[in-house]
Amino acid sequence: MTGALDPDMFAGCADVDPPFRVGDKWTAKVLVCLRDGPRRFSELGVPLRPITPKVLTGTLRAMERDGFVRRTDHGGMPPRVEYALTDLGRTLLTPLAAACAWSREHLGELLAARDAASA
Amino acid sequence: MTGALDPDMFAGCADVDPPFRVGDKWTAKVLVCLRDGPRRFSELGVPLRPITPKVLTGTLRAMERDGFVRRTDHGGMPPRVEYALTDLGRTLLTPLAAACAWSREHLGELLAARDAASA
DNA sequence: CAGGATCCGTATTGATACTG
DNA sequence: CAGTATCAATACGGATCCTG
Repeated sequence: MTGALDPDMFAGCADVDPPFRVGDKWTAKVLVCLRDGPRRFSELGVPLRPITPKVLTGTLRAMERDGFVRRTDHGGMPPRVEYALTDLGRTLLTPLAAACAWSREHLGELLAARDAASA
Repeated sequence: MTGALDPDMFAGCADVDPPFRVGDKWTAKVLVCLRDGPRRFSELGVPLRPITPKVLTGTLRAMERDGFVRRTDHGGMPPRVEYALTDLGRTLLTPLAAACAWSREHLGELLAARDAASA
């Protein structure tokens, strides 16, 4: 099972430019917020608070560029823009779930280790 | 299966301070390098090149603080220090493998999406 | 060998104010 | 509503030199 880990697996991956943004502060959270269907710009702002509009825009633009999200501008006034996961974006939910499972199982150990280290 | 994703799963997780360092530039790679057993400081420097000693030290210190790595100083001259994964660190290999699997399967799609976006 | 010290450039994130 | 513009703070990563 550790055999699934290729020592060279990062070779062509970590140095992609511009870099992946799944490890940044907000991308994974946006992914989760869009899991159950399209959301409007301001609908994303609520669960992601205190994110600022500028940062949310930047995050969504990067996700759009990478093909994780599709932006739909319905025009009109007031403006109405919806964001939805693409099929590719949806595939990211699987590794994300693995990370979340780890967190649920081991976060306490990590916190305990930190506590011991600070003593 | 998407039911495994809890909307609040990031609630107490992403705002831990100091932050998790698995998403930084080097931690995941160090994890892989230590997968097959203990390695010395300079042994890590080779596969991780062009990492600098300072950055490698910082990465290892953070991993040690979080309980992912155990540092063993064998003393003597010349110095000899070994780093090994702890049981907790080893558990991280599982979600990491999921991320690697995603990369192997979908990296091409991501690159294609970027290519289309830049056109 | 295994680092520590110092200096530095850049990317990321954020606060605030403003616009079509 | 859905952003953009501007400015500021900081954290991360890196280069270079030094030491027990």
